[in-house]
Amino acid sequence: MKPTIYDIAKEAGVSIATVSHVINGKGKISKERREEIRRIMARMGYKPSMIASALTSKKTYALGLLVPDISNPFFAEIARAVEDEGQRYGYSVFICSTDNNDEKVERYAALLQQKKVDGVIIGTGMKEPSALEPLLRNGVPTVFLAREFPSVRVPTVVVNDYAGGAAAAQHLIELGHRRLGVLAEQDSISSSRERVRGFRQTAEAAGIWLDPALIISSGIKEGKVKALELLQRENRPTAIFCCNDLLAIGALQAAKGTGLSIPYDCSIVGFDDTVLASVTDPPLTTVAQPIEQMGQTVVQLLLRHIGQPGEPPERIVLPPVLSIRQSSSEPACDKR
Amino acid sequence: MKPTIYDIAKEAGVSIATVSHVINGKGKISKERREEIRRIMARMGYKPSMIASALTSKKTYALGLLVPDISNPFFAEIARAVEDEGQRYGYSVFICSTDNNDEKVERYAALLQQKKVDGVIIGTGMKEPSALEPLLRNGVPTVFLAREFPSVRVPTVVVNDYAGGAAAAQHLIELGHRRLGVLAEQDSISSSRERVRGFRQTAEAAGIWLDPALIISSGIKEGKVKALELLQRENRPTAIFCCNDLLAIGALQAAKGTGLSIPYDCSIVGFDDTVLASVTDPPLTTVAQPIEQMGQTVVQLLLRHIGQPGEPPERIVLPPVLSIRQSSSEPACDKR
DNA sequence: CTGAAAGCGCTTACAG
DNA sequence: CTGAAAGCGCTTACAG
Repeated sequence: MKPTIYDIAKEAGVSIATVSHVINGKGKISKERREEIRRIMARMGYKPSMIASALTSKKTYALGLLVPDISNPFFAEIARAVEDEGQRYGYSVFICSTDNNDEKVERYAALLQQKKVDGVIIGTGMKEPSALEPLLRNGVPTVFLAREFPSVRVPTVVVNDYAGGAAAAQHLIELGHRRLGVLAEQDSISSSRERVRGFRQTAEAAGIWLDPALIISSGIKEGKVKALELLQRENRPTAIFCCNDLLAIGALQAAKGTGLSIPYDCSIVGFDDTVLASVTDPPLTTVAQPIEQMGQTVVQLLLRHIGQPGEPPERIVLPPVLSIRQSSSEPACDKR
Repeated sequence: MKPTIYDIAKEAGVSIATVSHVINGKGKISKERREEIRRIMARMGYKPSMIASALTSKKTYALGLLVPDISNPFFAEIARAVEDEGQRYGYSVFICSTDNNDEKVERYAALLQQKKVDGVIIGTGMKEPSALEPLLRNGVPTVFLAREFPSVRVPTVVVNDYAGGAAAAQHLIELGHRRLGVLAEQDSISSSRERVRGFRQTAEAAGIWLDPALIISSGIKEGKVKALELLQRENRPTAIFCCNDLLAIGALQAAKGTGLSIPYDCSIVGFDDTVLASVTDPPLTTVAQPIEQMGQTVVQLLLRHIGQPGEPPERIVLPPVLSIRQSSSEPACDKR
């Protein structure tokens, strides 16, 4: 059978406390004993059970990561960054795809609490933050990533979505666009609301009124259909700002489907700058989120929060950067 | 403090054994007692600690998923399927990105063993399967997904990579191509070897000799550079078969970079059919893997294996399907 | 520098 | 139908 700490202790002729001490580098053990015990552990292929140690020490070295969908490239890239940064500090991560569905959020929240994870990163939207109750009630250290619920006071890492939306508007306005459409995410998603707000205010500051009929919310699946609606308006927009790259791709496809040429007939700007943005036709102008930095920062923030739960929650804002490719140009230009 | 099973037992005036029984639906408990206890658990917000139960029952309800990179869309989609299917049976999944690096594989293998996961899915390549020793030596139920190591006898789910490579060759030959190039993955990846083998044998059966100079291995990062090498050969291929979509995209970009037009000047066929394939310019002809089915099947296989460890290892082969889009056409045709 | 002992929060024979 | 008790494999004061 697999050896336990008892087997090692017996083999070494010491108590399990001593073995535990050398495992954890605690207490004072004479150098010889320590190395002797190390050798025995290696020889017997002994690795301490993290389940047993978790039961006493209250540390599982596991984190939960809630995202809408791990197969969405943006969140897959976030997950990789979180995994790597967690790994640096000895933490593993459970993936939890919620589809932005409150029930799934709540189920995962309860599950992670039962699994006694050391902390949870919430990168998913939801209608009611009460879905997080199982976590918050039980004092599981929790941080938000790229999402905010002002009613919940937890540490947060966001990108400046407002500034991102503003940058998109600025770019389009400078190109000469005046009739602007928006393809937003569901209204329950705070980051999307902020992006639209930044876009709108910047447009209005430039004297451009956003026609409410040209602002449409859409789930990722219906992006193409919703974009089609926009493009078939009698007075269709000359540019569309999409709140994520997947929606922008839907718009790209809808445009091609109706025989429009991008950016000639309509400029399209996305958000996120996932791997997708560089492979589309044409490559997508998009507001880049600093994905790797977000993942690293949120893990560090969470670990700090685990270490000192009392502190007032930090809020870290990361800047987005407009990445200009070929899906945007002057309206009805002929630069093809 | 958070209630434990003792608090519930005390409140209900029963023993902890009885509470445990109602939690697990075991033993015979009178209906009234059971419901009384249920009510108390709900009222006190009690959820059993899975750490404590794991220590006795030996079931953690956690699985490990080793992939090269969770941010690679193919594996992200696999992960989602695995997560969902695991969830159906009460399992959570740890993500483990290995970069196909033996050291990382071994580190994760040891870690997952220490975390006492109930099973592990290996969807990553590696040079030496001995990197899996920490798992195999300790009898952690393990299955392979889309990878094979004949020397290791574990249950496996693969797609018929040979047939996939063959289908790609067939398609290109039927279009009239005679000078074929291949962009393969590292040689340590069995699935890639099989794809190339199927491609080559089908070509040879049609009397077409593959020039070894036109078969290049490439990591994902260098795909573009390696594709460029192919395209700059004096006698460049009229078609390139790429062993995954990411490589195909590299080839697409390399071709565009050198002023070639796809598929006019060169046809490109990928493998995987991730979300990427439908957004490229032109959309990618690619060999589709049944990703969702792969994820579901491998989880079921693993759970069966956990249930009856003694059985001889099953090997399940899923069929790929060629998905024809616009990156392939007759050589030097002018269908644009 | 080292060990005896209690305890983490459960499950599981076993006895009644 | 229900409970007393042992045990899972560790960590952690505490004593010496």
